[in-house]
Amino acid sequence: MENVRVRIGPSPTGEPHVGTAWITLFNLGFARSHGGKLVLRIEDTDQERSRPEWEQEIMAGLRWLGLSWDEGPDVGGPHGPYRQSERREIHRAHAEQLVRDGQAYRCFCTKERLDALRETQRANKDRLGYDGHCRDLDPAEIDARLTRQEPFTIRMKMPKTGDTVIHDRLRGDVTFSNENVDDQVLLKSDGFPTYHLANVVDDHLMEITHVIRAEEWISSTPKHVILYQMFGWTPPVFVHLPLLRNKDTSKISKRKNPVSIMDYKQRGFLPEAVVNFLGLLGWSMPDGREIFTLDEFLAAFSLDRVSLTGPIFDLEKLTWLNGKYFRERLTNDDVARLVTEQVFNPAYIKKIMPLVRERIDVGEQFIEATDYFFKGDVDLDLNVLNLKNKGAKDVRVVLEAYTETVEALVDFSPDALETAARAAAENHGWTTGEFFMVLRWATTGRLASPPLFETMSVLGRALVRRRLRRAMAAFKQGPDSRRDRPRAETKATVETALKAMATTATAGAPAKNATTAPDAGADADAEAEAEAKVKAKLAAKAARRALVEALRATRAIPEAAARLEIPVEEVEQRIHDFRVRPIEWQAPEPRG
RNA sequence: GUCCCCAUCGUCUAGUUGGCCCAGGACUCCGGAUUUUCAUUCCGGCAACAGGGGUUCAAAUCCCCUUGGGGACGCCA
Repeated sequence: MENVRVRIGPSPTGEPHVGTAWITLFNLGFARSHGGKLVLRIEDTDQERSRPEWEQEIMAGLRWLGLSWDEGPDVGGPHGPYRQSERREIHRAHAEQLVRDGQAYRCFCTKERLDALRETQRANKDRLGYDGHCRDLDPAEIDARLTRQEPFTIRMKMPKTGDTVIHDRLRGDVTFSNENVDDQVLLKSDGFPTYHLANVVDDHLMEITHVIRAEEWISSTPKHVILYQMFGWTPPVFVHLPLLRNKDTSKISKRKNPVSIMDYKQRGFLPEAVVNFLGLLGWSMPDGREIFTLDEFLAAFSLDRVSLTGPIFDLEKLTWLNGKYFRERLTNDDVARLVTEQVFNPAYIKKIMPLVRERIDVGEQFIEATDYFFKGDVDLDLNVLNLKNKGAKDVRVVLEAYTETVEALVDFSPDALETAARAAAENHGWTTGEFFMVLRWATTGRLASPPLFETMSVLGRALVRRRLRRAMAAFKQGPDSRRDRPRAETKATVETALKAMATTATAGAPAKNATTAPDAGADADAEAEAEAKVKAKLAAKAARRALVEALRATRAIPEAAARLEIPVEEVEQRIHDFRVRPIEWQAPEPRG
């Protein structure tokens, strides 16, 4: 293969994402192994959400990992500009050209009409998609509406019959019936192109030979192929990699995983270890080696060794790998440097200092006062939160609402955080004092901290989000859905239960005091003790019920029955009789 | 709902032209050894070809169906 050119197109709408890094790594691997070039193209066609700061962050994140590109907005190159917002005229001209050629048309449908259309289609269980309302408008009407300056989009005119076949380097030919593909918007009413137009036009102009991207794009590839045909261009080779997954196997998301590269940096991961780990997802060395450098990866890379199953992004192995590097590849000085630069980062400490200076008397107290600034998770003790008249669900609902807002916050400033918090409290019937305490507890693990919103602002988006999500989980009463119950966790629960059952069986009778009675305190009066006992009993009961439910959902009960050579009913009975610890997702209802 | 993709231990994977695979490695977990403790390291163990049909002398590997998981269906990318 000659003159291989591949590209990555991150969208500057958020923190640098591990998925972006992963795709970049594979693109770079392909480019290097063919003596080709990697282009970095910023896909900032979403005016609402794109921010120049994110563009910088993304490039910084990729560079931190040691990933580099041959052409891009920062390094230049012969096919610029490399920022799609600066290529708007090119995209617009191409869209207009398709309109002139009768391959695309102006669509005056409003957002409201499209929403209503979708709703109806959903209600009638019809195929979703644009109905072609403006596809054959009378030219005179179009002119009239244009002179009236009605906003419009440009849509491509998909063929209504026939098939479109896409050739995927990894999956072979994939055939789509054109009737299932609707008329995609190419140019938005703000004059910016959509991904589909920009990506096809730019890939062609930048002479991209291979489009290596994630699986989520497969279903829009026929649109891209048709666009290439409309322009009379040769499409590139398509390579659809699998999608990285959360533990519950859904597409990886910031809601369920720490996905920000910078988060790993701040937590003291080694870029080499992170890259090594990414190279282990969906790919393997021909000789089975699991520890390798970026250069070794790039030299050995081949698409033929890509696995098509969506790998779960699991931190355990990454952590082990990082430790391996600490122990075997780094010197004391290396690790010392890493810790001082990434964990005790001077700039970060400088931001923390004004928050704690007046609260400490001696330098060493800094450690005690600020530990939560330096770890991923904090200890969340439900018992210290004294919530009056608020149940677990109330907490979850308000935290969920607040987290949604905060995640979308452009400006992660104390003021913005506070405004959002006041709004959330008011909307959900909380006093600010009560809600702010929950936030403080969730983000710092403490009931006392420096000014809350300044603290959160310094902690940063990734850490705050992570902790808010975790706090919500702590208030979860039993598995709400299968998605909320990771498989590994289920398996662990099952094993614990089986072991416990074995113990119970040998001991003859169920253990009597294995409950998790909250420590009532040695000198508590009888009434409080009785109350605590009842509460513990209820908690344990709920835990057992949930456990049986969890076990039923798996094949564990029949398996256990077979193994212990007893009837299924007996297994269930034994589980029922056994006093288990309330497990993680059944934190007892907070008091009140 | 429609279309598409995927399917080996809990997780990452080897297995790429069917036989050397009653399936190998790594993480996790459990045992043991070394270590004043802990961690490390070493040794051992648990654990998978989703199910059902075919094709074949022979299938984890090829085909079909079922099931399961995922994605797309946005004036987001």
